[in-house]
Amino acid sequence: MPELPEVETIRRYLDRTVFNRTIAGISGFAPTIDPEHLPPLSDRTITATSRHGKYLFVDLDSGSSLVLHFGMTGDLLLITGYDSDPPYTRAVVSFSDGSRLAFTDSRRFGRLRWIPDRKAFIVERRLGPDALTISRETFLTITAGSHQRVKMFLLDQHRIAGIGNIYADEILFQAGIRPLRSLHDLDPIRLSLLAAAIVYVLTTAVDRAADFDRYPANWLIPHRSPGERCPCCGEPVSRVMVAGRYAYFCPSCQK
DNA sequence: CTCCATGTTTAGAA
DNA sequence: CTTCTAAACATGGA
Repeated sequence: MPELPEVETIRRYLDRTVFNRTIAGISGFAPTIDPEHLPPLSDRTITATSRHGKYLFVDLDSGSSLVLHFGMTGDLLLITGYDSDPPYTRAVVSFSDGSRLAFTDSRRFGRLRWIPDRKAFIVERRLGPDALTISRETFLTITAGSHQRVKMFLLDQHRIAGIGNIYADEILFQAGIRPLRSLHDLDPIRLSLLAAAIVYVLTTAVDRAADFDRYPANWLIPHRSPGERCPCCGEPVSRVMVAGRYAYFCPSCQK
């Protein structure tokens, strides 16, 4: 569950549920949590949530934060005191009212850490601007001078934060740009179109709570597999390897 | 058994 | 320095 729309959907879920709850304790195992570097957090209250790219921050009344990254398969589920942990639970945040937040993650690439300052964390990780609301001006600035392939750029969290393999393909499909095109041969009009496609795809996905079944019929996402056809023109989709991942695109609609 | 999977980091090659 | 690839991490599903 882990690109920007999924993380934002989880953040909103937390806002509706654990806001103002008081932590009783955190349990779990490495590498999901790092018990050595987890300070005692009992009696800390959750005061706010926020997100930058694929990182979710849970602020505490002490001024510090928990930071969560969901890797490939991470998710959160709030359960009551009587429920048993869901499958693949790797860490649990317990609250004073008996409820628990289960961090599930079959592949164990996800992480839950404590940090003293979330703004410093974003700077230290050198994350690019968040993709959800990126402006045309900012996008033109960060792309200036880059000779990267456009898909590689979109996936680089240091350039722009939040886009992963699935939504990168959708953004390029909606913008009509092939994943292997180099940024330097896209003119400013094309780049502006691309910036608009980023915001359109991500906001639409967030509006639909990252539920693939609710995505528009002309989206590529349900057709990202060999043998599928383009939802717009019916041509078979193509597949190329970019940045170590498969990129799916329509050779007719994308140039 | 083989291939593939919504991610990040690191080592190394041009 | 920039761009890009492959491998590693760990696990499960087809």
